[in-house]
Amino acid sequence: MSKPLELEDVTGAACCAPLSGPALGEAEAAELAKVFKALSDPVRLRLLNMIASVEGGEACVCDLTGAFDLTAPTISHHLKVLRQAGLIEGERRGTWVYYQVIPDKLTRLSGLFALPALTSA
Amino acid sequence: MSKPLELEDVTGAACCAPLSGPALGEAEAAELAKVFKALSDPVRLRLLNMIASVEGGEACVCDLTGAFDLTAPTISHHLKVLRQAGLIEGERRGTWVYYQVIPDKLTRLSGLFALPALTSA
DNA sequence: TCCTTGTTTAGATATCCGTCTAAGCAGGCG
DNA sequence: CGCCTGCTTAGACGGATATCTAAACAAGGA
Repeated sequence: MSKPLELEDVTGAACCAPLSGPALGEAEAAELAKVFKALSDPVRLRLLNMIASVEGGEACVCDLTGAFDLTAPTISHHLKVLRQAGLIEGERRGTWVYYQVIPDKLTRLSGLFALPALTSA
Repeated sequence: MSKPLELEDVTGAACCAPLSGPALGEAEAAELAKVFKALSDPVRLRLLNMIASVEGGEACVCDLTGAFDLTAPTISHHLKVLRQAGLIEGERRGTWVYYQVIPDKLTRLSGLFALPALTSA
């Protein structure tokens, strides 16, 4: 079957309540930690940036690979990590594979760091 | 006055432009990666959550320590990592040490994940 | 069928990280 | 003045995990 690049998203319910909100359970904290671990690498950060900023919302792996002094398998590995974190999604179209960010995920992460309006000093 | 817990903030200019914005340089990516590395541990995530959600904006280390099955030095270590990432700030007041988040930092992280109005058409 | 592109697996190496114990420093109190 | 508590620092150990190279596999197109 030509199912592209499916991969279990290790990121479940985490990343919804803001950090300044209710207490984070151990499980949720562990989930979130995985996402941040995926982001804790310069190459992956740049890959995500490239994918997110590409016009049309899609980036071809062939372009991404050229931007680094790394072998294709290594880039592929990093993309896989980002995929497992639920940050990006890949799709094969013909010969090439295209990646795009998962906006919902980014938006939720954004909300995670949101602070409530300062109630007092 | 009181000499709190100064520590070089390894986090410079990074974390301002959204991921979907202009290309991330290697240096910036490395900086950002450090911040996310600090966040890639469940204990630290929970510590940050506790500090951020405490009423009054300040959390006493003595309270934080009790919430985990870890020794005081270990907690202190994690707090140091968060401090180095520029996420929190500590201050000694009398016998105890109090920590608080650095709102500006969180806000910038929030902006990092912000997406522009969907440009794809 | 063969070639190109990209992913996956395997494995070896290296590195990093979290945790602990022990010791040091700061401040308050009897 | 000396002790006692609270937090941090220093150092080390064990374990886990990431990284790369190399080779095989999968999917399409000519």
